[in-house]
Amino acid sequence: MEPPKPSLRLLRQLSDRHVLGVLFEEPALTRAQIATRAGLSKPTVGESVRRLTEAGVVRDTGERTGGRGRAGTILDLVPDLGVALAVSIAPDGVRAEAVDVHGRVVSGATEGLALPTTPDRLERVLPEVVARAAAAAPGAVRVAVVSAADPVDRASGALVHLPDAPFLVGDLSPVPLLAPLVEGEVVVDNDVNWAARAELAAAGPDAAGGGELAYLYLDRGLGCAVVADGVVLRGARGLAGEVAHLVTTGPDGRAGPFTDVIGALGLREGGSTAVDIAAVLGLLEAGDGDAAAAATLDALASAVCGVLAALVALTDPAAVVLGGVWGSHPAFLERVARQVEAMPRRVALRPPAVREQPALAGARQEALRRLREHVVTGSAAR
Amino acid sequence: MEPPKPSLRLLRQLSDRHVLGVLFEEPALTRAQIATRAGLSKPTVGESVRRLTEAGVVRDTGERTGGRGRAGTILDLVPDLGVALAVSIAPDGVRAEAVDVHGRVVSGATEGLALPTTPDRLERVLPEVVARAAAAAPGAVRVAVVSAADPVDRASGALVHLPDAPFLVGDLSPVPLLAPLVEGEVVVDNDVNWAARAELAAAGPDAAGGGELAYLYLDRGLGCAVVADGVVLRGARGLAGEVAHLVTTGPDGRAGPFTDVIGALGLREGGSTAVDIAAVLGLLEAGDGDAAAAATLDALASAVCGVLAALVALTDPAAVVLGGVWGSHPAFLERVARQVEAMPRRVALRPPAVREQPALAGARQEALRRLREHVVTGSAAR
DNA sequence: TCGATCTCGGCAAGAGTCCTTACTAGGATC
DNA sequence: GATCCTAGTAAGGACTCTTGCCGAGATCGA
Repeated sequence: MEPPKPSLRLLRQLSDRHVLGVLFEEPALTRAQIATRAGLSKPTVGESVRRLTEAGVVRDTGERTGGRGRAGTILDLVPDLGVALAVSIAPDGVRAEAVDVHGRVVSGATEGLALPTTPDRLERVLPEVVARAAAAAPGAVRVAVVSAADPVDRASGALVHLPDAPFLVGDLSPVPLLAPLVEGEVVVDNDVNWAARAELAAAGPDAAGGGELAYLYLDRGLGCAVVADGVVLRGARGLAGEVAHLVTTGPDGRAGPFTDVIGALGLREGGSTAVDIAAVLGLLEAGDGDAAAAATLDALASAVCGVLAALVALTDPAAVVLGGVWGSHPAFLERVARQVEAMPRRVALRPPAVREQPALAGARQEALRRLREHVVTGSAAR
Repeated sequence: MEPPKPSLRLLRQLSDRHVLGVLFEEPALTRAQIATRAGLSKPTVGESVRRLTEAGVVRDTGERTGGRGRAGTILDLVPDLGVALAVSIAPDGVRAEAVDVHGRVVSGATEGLALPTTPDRLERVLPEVVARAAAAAPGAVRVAVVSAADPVDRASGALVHLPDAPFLVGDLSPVPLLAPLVEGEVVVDNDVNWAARAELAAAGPDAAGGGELAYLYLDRGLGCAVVADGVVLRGARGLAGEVAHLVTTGPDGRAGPFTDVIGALGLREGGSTAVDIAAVLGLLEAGDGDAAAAATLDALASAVCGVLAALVALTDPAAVVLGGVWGSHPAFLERVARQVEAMPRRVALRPPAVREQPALAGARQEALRRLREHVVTGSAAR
């Protein structure tokens, strides 16, 4: 919050920052093009380019512009500025991707996992997959951004097991496992939080409702992300959005924790606390033709409505995105929407806009942002 | 989010900002003292002071320092930089205070209101009280920060009536009423949100748990504020924290909206949706000696626990502050704390640190912040 | 074919800012 | 009255941004 001290170094850094920012967006430009795009004068850009070239960040491609007028020298960023890794850890598999400063995915590696996953198997697979993606990428790995399908401790990045909640990925601490493979920081967050960030970016920077969004993820696990002013709420320990124990409406109108209600409806995987997706999808297939199925679905929907009531009451989102296999199922979404109509405070529901690996997409964004930040601070250091 | 363009004006502004910042904190200093406190060189401060004196913001007091060595000329801010108003609108009365750039309360005005308050009476009283405080203050009113004991629409600043919730202050739109009396902006927010900001400031900038806090206000009205990363959640419409319809545990373990549960316990003011404070306090007086009272209190506490469960699940605060007449009552707090022990996810509870007009205190802080920002941007404009 | 035009990159000048160093002025202390 | 100490200012150096100008090279049009 402290304003920076006035100094000439500050101006220099700002110039370099602008020039790099333009080159991130468009990989090959002349000095004059950079000047107009950045809104700076030509000499300023020329000086900045000289500094950045000396620092080994920018180079002369050797190419020249055609067209009228004097040929411009085309500049670009040196190709070995490094990459950032986006890693997704889900119970069914691990995927790692490397992005370069322009946001291009330059390598990737995947490894499927047989269910149930054991922690020690993951501890072997995770570094192996990440190492594969890193090896295939051109340049050093500056940062890694990890998405995990379990609650994440904000301070340590370790996965946390909450009582009565399924521990899908299991006892794992990605930070120490990946730190040897990464030059800089290893950032870990929950998959739903990443998905919400991807959703937010997909909505555009100035979408209606601003940055006020909630993302309720209903799959084998239950999760939720709250976006306020464009930022995902993390909470003191990083456990914001872990809705398993939220008190909601159960069968027969009795109050109980969300996870217990799902258990009481007989929708848990045998003996575990995970949601039995197959059972829920089965009910949705049966639909209104089967009275018992419809009743169970209504009970499930009203439990979800209790969660929505809490979301609306506490965070007042412009819209709630219903994600996850059964959460985003049209028949279920419609069922919930009907019940929302009867709630004293309604809220808009919609399915997710990002459907392909939303958590990985969110992690990729953040990886890119951090990689660029790394390059900027690294080259504008002194 | 865009970084500012590098320019010499930027440096100038930064210098002036630092100098003013120091003078806000300590009202009378010499150039040399400013230089050491701001971390700038003496000539830089000298130049900045020259500019600011020319702009009519800083002046030579005429006083000189004693002690050894050359006498220093003591500078201060000119006294007519204006004031900011902090206004509190509660059902029992309106209070307005003016603060100057140093954070001193320089004038105030109060007007009690007989219950029940009628909107048209408030529409007369509010501008009158504000005008009185403004008249008694030295200098023009730059901004006004208003606290209202009802939900506030984020876009318009108007008070909003939610179904089944008491409308304590009533249909009122402070912005158009006060705009004629104020040069700049009129900012309105809910009283609980202001109280939470005051609480946050009282905890110190780097308190344990960072800026993760929740403030549950239990009084005639029910309110809640969620602080994430030091910022109060407002929500899309500004209705974040309006917990009346949050689904919680009711009598006999049935699920229902918080406000309905209180109604079912017979704790509403006759015919209205407001909480009957006297009744609740009566129960708390009776205490454990009276079995029926104890049972009702336990039911009330478990309803509050449902709200806490939602708070913890969705926002994961480091601690929850229980405020309001009955919320902060030690006997009630202890009762809730006992039940929290049995919850799957516990949370620390504590009474508010700011007890004297917390909402007004929060509004005062913000009024000061905005006044200073106004002075800084105004004088460093060109 | 040849000149006009256009564009890019670089240079020079001018203005402005910060910092360091050094100096002056004025009072208190001895 | 000499000495010391401190505040404020002046001078010089180092830099940066901006404006304006010029030359180089290529295209376009007559």
